[in-house]
Amino acid sequence: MQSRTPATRPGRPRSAAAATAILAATREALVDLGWSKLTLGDVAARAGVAKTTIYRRWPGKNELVVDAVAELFDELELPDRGSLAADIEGVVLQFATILDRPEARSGLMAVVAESTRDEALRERIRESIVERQKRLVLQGRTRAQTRGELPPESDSKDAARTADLVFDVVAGAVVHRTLVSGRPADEEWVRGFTQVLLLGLRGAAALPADP
Amino acid sequence: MQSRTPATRPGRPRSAAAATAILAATREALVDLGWSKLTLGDVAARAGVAKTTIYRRWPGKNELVVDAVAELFDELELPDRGSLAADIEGVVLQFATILDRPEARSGLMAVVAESTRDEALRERIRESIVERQKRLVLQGRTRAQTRGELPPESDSKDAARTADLVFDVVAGAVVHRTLVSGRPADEEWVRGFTQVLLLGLRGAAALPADP
DNA sequence: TCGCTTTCGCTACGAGACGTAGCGTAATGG
DNA sequence: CCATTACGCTACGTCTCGTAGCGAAAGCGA
Repeated sequence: MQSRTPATRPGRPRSAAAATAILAATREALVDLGWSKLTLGDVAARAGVAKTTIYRRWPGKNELVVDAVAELFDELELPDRGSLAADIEGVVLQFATILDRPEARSGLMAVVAESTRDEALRERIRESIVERQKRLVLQGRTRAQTRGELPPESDSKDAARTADLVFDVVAGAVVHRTLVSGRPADEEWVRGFTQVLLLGLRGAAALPADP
Repeated sequence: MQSRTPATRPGRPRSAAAATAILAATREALVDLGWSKLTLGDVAARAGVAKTTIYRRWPGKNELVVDAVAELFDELELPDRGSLAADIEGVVLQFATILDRPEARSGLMAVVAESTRDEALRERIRESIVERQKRLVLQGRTRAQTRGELPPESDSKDAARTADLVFDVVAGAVVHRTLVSGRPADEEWVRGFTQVLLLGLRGAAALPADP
């Protein structure tokens, strides 16, 4: 049951430097060319490796771009600004900043589009990007409960549903604002958005769970 | 100042049937192949036209797909279900139904991804899809104000901002739920989402506009 | 130190899509 | 009937794809 790298195996090990260079080169190519015009030959040239080296490690362009983009979102963190509203505003602004970078914009949307026809790719995205960042929602809620800003959840199943909803609303709204509407998710917008979201959550928590 | 089709011009007119066939064939190809593997040669063959005919009418694959997908969203309408909450739930469910169709899923996200590097394409998307459907938000608000469910807007600039916010939140959340999280935007989810959104909007309307 | 194994860089290849050009024909309006 | 434009068709050079095969390099264990 060891599918990945049986700890130690014979032969020449894969160069870790090559992986770093390839992912960096992929982001660079995304900036210069965008997803559709990005070719693995070009990435190989930028990274200073052979084209075959990339094909030995990644099945194709989609998976490579997912890994290259996923690293961008790892720098997200939940700041402690004293109140839930301020915390949310802080992390949303961080998210918006990342989406301002061209390698994130074109790369992220393109792989999501491709994942609609490729179940394995969608799983890869969920694992390495979506589920990974959902931690921010959970952290924020816990912290707000500690502060007394949100009531402790009564039903754990209901709590999970709410967390999923919050994540979809936050990520979806920011992405739509930035990439579709094409307007900046600046402080003013984020304030208004956070206000609506928070009032909605507090109001829903005060109501009885609908049967 | 007549850039498009000077009313009447000499020569053989473009076949309207060809345009219909090409757009239908494009959606068909999106279902079978997805965006990345869709080729204009294939579309031409399905539509029963020459490849050059497509190139004479559309600059490239991106613009063609935008037009093909835009038609899908024209069937959206705001149902009158008696209350703002029910109206919103109705139109969101319609939107989710459209996003269930594979030609909408892959096509829409792909062109949005491409538009991050092509300003003209983004404008085309905004015109033929986004702005066109924003009418639903405005209709819904007007109707709710007539019913007395929402206060009339005091500041028109503020009202426009709120409408934009609502559109980004609704469209973004549904798209994220459906395409990224990969879970259905079913009745249960839509109820929870609508509840949060409405409570948030009512609460924000009751507060004084922040200076 | 010597094999064994795997990775790496390089070259080359057929397959397929791209976007364009050129041609003869069809369909309009004046 | 003539000018003008759209259409179908064929052909073309160019590019990218993904793979195969080679010799060399870099680890590990005996």
